Amino acid sequence: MSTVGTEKSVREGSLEKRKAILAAARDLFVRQGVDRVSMDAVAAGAEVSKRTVYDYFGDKRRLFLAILTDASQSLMATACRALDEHLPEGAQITTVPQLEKAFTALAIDLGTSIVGSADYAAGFALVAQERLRTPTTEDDIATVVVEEAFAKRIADFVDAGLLDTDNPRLAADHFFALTILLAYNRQPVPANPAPDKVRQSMIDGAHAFIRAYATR
Amino acid sequence: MSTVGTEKSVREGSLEKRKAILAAARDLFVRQGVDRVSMDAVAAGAEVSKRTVYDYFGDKRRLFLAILTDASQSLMATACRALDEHLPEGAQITTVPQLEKAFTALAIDLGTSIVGSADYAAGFALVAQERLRTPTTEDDIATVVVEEAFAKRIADFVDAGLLDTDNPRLAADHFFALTILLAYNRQPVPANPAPDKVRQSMIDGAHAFIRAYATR
DNA sequence: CGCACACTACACCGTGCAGTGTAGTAGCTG
DNA sequence: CAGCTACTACACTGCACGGTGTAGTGTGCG
Repeated sequence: MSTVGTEKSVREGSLEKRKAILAAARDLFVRQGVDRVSMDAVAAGAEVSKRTVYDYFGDKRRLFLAILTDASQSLMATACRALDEHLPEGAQITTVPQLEKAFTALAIDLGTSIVGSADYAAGFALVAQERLRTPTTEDDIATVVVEEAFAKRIADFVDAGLLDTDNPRLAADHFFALTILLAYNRQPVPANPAPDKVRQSMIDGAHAFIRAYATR
Repeated sequence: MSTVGTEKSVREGSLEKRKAILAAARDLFVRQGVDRVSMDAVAAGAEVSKRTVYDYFGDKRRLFLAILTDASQSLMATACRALDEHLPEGAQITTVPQLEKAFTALAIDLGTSIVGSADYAAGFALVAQERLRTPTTEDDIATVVVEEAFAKRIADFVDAGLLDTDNPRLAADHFFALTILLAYNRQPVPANPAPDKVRQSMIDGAHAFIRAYATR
């Protein structure tokens, strides 16, 4: 029912099931919290025997960590793609309105990715959940890399005379705060999407950012 | 050792213990997550017998809710006080620099309140934890009221020609996002305070807000 | 004194769950 | 066919924890 093989029938095992387990566990963990989800529930959700879950991941903790790195990578990929798509290296952007347009598009892209896919929200929510609990907090999601890259672009626009700041990293933080962070804070659960509201949040946030940081 | 009676010895019971239990439970819940804290641990933390905890609150869930409303009220009070202190009704504020100064002071006040007291962070963290799990989500912290009040002040400044927006509520959201939300997101656990960093975050956030929303 | 009250210490129950061990099955390969 | 791999179904252990019941202790009060 679930495992519609993209490959015909060669090897629907292993990777396929691994993915299913990760997805099921991620959804359950995000929705109910790690502690309240039993491994039986995970197994049931993935339509897999509990024993298989343990054979694959060995441990609830390790399953959780696998989800975390999975979500982290997925998030990174999405964010980097969006960055390259909307703010490519070869900058044809020469005016502030063009810049606002690009930033808005970027924000909307990221925002809808959050709402649409559970991966990002999962990363956020799970890290938030676990950041409190695990003393070993170097499993943190690598938002930093993306933010650094984004800060780099901002620095470029500063050099180009479109933006005005002596602290691009801070500007990047403010952009994320005004868009994704705010939207996420308004609606952490990716259940009721309300994509229009998210979209509007992104437009507003990008606009505020431009007003704050554009040269005048 | 702990119960140093502010009143000499009249009645150190009841309310005193209730407070102790709430405080201990709040700290533990925030730091480790509700599910991972046993009622025995709460009792031990409050230096009280487990039975007393149950006699007072009846239930883990109800104890949790008590903490939530407690933190919510405390937060509300703090925020309203800060609002009235830094942006009083009788507005002697007539220039944008004055406004920035007031907003910065407000942000710093709120920010340090977050870091200093566990109540606010508790509210944030616990709501975040539970928002995912409980389907009955009307135990939400009443940030709304504060934000409405703040939006009202912003609207006044718009009328006074100092700020420029047709959506004060959104502006209020952006202010919170740039200051508290960002700071909180950078450091959710109120363990390592780093008050200087928080202070700087607040200054930067308020500055960005003014740049975005001040008339020009 | 006895009574009530607030509280503690402690034993106790039931349950849910992480994690394991094992027997059995289906499919592939030689 | 045997043998291997991947997996399932299921039974089972041990433990932690929520919640309760109770006997005992100290304190104030009539």
